[in-house]
Amino acid sequence: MKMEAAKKSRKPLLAPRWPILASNRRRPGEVAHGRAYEILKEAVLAGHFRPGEVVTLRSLAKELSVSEMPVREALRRLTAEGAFEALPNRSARIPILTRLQVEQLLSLRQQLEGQAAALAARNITLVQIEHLRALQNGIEQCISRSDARTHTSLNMAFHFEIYRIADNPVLTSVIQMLWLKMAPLVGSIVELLASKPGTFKRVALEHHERMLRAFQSRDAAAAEAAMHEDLLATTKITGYWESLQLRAR
Amino acid sequence: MKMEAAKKSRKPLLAPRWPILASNRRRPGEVAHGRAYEILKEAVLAGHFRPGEVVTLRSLAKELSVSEMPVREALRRLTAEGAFEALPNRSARIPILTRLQVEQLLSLRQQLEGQAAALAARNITLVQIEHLRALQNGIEQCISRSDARTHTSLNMAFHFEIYRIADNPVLTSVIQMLWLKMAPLVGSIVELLASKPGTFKRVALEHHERMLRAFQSRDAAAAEAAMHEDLLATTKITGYWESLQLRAR
DNA sequence: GCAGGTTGTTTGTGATCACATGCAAAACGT
DNA sequence: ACGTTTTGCATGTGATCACAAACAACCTGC
Repeated sequence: MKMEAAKKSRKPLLAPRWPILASNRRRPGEVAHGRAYEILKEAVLAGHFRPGEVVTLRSLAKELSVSEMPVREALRRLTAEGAFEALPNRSARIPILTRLQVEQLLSLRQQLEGQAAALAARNITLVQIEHLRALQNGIEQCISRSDARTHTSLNMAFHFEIYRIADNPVLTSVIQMLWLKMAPLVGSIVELLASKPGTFKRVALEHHERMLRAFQSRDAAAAEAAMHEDLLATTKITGYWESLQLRAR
Repeated sequence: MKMEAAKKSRKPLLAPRWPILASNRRRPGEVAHGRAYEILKEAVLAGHFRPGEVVTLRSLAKELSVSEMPVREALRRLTAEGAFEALPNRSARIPILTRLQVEQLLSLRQQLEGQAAALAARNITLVQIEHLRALQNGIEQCISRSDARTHTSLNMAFHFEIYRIADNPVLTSVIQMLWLKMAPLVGSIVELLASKPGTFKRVALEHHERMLRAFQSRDAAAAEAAMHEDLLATTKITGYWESLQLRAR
């Protein structure tokens, strides 16, 4: 009942966490907890949360303009998928990944996303290649104007378009879970890409180009190899970021 | 306000779904939705639900002697992990797997559990081999007395002990999700094993023996191959079960 | 000064209720 | 009789509230 002005000690976010809260009204046939899930998942995958950041039901409910019940269910679901982790305190936070965990995650991703790329190479059609090419052009433009955030977003779209083409729902759902588990790193990667323009970006472009060529020639093995290389680049980036972290201490 | 006696039209379950509802009282530091999750997961993995069976919050809450709130959260979590699926009606049911889905699941399981076996072969200690040997002896006894249910349970314990030894939490969590997604088949497999004694059991034993020998000689490749064979046997069983299904029409 | 207890606040949890939706059986009109 | 409408029930959803656990700040007593 005392201090009222000093209570607003919210951390300054890297970016508006929920862009427009698109079309604030609930469309028919939609449920609030489903909306909360989508919005939170989007925010997590975009790296809008910092590793170790704890979220509370009441604050999220207030920010999303719903009661805490839908938030509770969305958070439970995202925790099951690895986007958050349950603390012994019973609250939820963004996981702080260890070096070992990141290595295990990337190793699995190489294996599974490589296979998805191989499957996609067998199924892909010309219009789908065109679509991927358009996304890749968008990524190049992001590099030109140093838009690390959109770059990351389009890169994700590029990858998931491939997994959609692979047409293996089981495989895709596992891959999606691995992306959610890696999400705590996204924010740092975006910052790194923004601060070191051109260092890592060209190699990522190169791997996507190799993948597109493999798709055009329906070469499953080459597509798999290109995907492996692309994720190896991610491994290098996270390794470099870790050395930055160490240097910062 | 009318019929009271005729309301109890509950289906006769294959077996008591929640064994003893072990120690009905809640231990300190435990939460109700966590307990509901564990109990439901156990029941699903044991095959106590039929494919396509829909569950309602109120009935589950009544059976578990809690309010529907913890059940809601447990169900949301299990749905995220693939043990249940969300219907457009917004209710939850046990998934009805298609042939294609089963093939994709088993293919992934071969890949991932094979890798887990290879990892375990590098880490395993003598006492852990002894532990696996004890589980295997238990499985043999189950075959002698035609106890298909315990056999299935011990088989799961055997496999998950290997994944624990592999010491790769990320890999293990993905594998656990795949087991949950395959759970709808477990009931049918148990019935099949019980009705056809000795047909498939010996081959499963054989693969476990091969795996144990590979562990003793720390042969990662051999362990991986044995795991592949073991899951290939599962593939054959489900294929045989499907032909039974078709014949029954 | 400092260990240990106390109090107040924050936050997750579980129960209950009002409401909307979906579904199915009954009622109705043709 | 048959297709359509209505009614009633079953069920998921979301909001609100009381409570307990966890945490932090404060206070007390040595």
